[in-house]
Amino acid sequence: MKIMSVTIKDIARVAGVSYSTVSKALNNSSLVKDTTKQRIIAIANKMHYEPNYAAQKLVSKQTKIIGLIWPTIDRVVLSSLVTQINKKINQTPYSMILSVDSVQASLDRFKRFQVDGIILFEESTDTTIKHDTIPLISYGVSRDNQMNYPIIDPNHEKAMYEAVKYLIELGHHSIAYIGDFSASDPLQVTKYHGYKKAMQHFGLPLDKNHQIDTKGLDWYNGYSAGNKLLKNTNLPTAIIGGSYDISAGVIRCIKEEKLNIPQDLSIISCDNVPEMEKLEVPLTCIGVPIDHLANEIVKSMIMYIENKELEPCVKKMTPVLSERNSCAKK
Amino acid sequence: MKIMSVTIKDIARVAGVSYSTVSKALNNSSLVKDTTKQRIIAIANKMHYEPNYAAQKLVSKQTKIIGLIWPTIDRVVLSSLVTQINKKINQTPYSMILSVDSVQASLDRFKRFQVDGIILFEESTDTTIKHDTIPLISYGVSRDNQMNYPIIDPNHEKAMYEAVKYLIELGHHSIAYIGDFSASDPLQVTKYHGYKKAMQHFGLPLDKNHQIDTKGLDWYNGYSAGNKLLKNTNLPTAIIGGSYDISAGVIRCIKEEKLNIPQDLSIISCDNVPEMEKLEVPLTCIGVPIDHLANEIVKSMIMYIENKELEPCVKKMTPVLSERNSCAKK
DNA sequence: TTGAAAGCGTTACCAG
DNA sequence: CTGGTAACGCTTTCAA
Repeated sequence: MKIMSVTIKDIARVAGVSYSTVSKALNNSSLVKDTTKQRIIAIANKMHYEPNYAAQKLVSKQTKIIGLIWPTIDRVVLSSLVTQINKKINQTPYSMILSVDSVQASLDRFKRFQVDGIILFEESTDTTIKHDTIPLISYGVSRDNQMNYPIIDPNHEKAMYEAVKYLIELGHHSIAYIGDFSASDPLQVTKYHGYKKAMQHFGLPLDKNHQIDTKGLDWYNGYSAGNKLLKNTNLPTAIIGGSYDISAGVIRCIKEEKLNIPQDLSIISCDNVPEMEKLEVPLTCIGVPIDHLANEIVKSMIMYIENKELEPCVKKMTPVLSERNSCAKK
Repeated sequence: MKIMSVTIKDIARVAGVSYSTVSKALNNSSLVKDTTKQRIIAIANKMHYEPNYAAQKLVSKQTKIIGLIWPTIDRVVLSSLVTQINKKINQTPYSMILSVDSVQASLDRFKRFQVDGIILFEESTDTTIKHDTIPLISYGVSRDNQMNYPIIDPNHEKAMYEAVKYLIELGHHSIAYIGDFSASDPLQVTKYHGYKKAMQHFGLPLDKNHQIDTKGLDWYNGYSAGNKLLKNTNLPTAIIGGSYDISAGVIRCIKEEKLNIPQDLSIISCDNVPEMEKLEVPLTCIGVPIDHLANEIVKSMIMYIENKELEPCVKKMTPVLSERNSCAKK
């Protein structure tokens, strides 16, 4: 029970022309007389012709599709970025598909599909990515060793520097960090690293009790870690939250301790997403705005695709501080 | 500067055989001597060969790819389902790609890719879907009018019935519902509808003050709505939470009111996801377990693809009650 | 057990 | 302007 669909040959037969003429007519080529063109198009419509994309792709080598590899969709933080990237891509002649598998499996699949370009959300540095042929750019942390594709880096180290600087300018000297220290996610590692580096840079002491490992990125992880921090006899005057969800949890436990934000305790969060505004306490945050990120990623991707000259480079983005009402002068 | 990828001809050249032999070897045909087969496969691996889907499709009419349409990835609840479905599909000869666009745009894209089948997460009933040729099944609510493809229905109405029944058996008579009433999402509407229907069925009064519209599906929506409910002079003895995040927010505000779960107030949540266990208070919940859902969806999809005989039907799934410690006898 | 060749539905080139 | 024909990368006969 195979249903054969209409091909250009069928149309050619009906129209009484060669199938190459049909092809040209359907592609609106100027090499076909206008009257025959119209006639052929009319016939094609009447026969409900639909081009076979497999065949088209086979010869034209272009799919106008960009593949995005997103190994763990559970990381909610990124879904907002994915949505933005998709929007941007749709403003171009390209469109996007997603693969939620392991990096290598996704890479293989996209290669078979012959997508025109690949965007990779890199969530671990363990695996060496062997990409050939297809233009690939990665969103993540630059690693200085073997780097054979361009990287868009949200520059969390710089963000942490700015956060610490901002708090110091407000008069804070005791600044805590609550975030995920787990070594597997390079983005999280960089935040923690950046915090410590900034503190040292400004000559502030690194108090072990003021560095809390959430061991996860969920709301509740932030909440628990916050409780641990507030048990200290010597409280910090400001807290840096490692991510949106973590900060949300921290807010909660601060309020439970009957402390006021920002009068008793200032808090600033990593990641610059609009949702920060809608939290229980609207949060000052530091990070590259999602749409800057999406813009840069899509722009680079398409440039890379269209003139394959883009050489492996690291584009470090510029974090922006979005002030709300969660930090006060000390 | 076009970089061609490896084809069977390249492999043939290296292996010193004809390319038709390579094709057979790679498809594990019995028409090739085992030793040459192994040799060819080894070479193919070394050369990082990946078959070209377009070419395969052109001749064999199959891509072994299933497309999943997921219009709004922000709905976190579903990401867990997507992950499960992906896992299941990977246990078959098929694999999965995702499109996060509007239904129609996604449909077009998948058609272009000639995927073998399409799974649709339907999040609104406004648009009429015109699908042709490609097998399509939908996850969502059955609508009785024009239905031209199979639907997997999580049966929230039944779930609500079971929830109410369960609470009544524990001795509750004053049961509140906190959920999203917004008419745009059919899944949410069904929950609310099912609650009301069940209450009436068991002859329980429907108190307007015990039906709170969260106007959203986020944690904070649940939190606010919970506060509104607890302002009542006449408190319910049990609450049904409309979704995972909503229930999480409700828990929070119950605790802030210094009420104990389940001694002072019982709570049960819609949606049966493993994460319920890890909440501040592990939650009893009612719903079709995620992996039942994933199993059914993938099974039906593949059956549909392989013998196109599956007629438009609605498969209503069976909700399961997962008991934890959030409901007590009254 | 292997190879040659036809064909899948297009596009693109070159003659006419 | 139009038609013929060679690709594209693969599977599948049919011969050898």
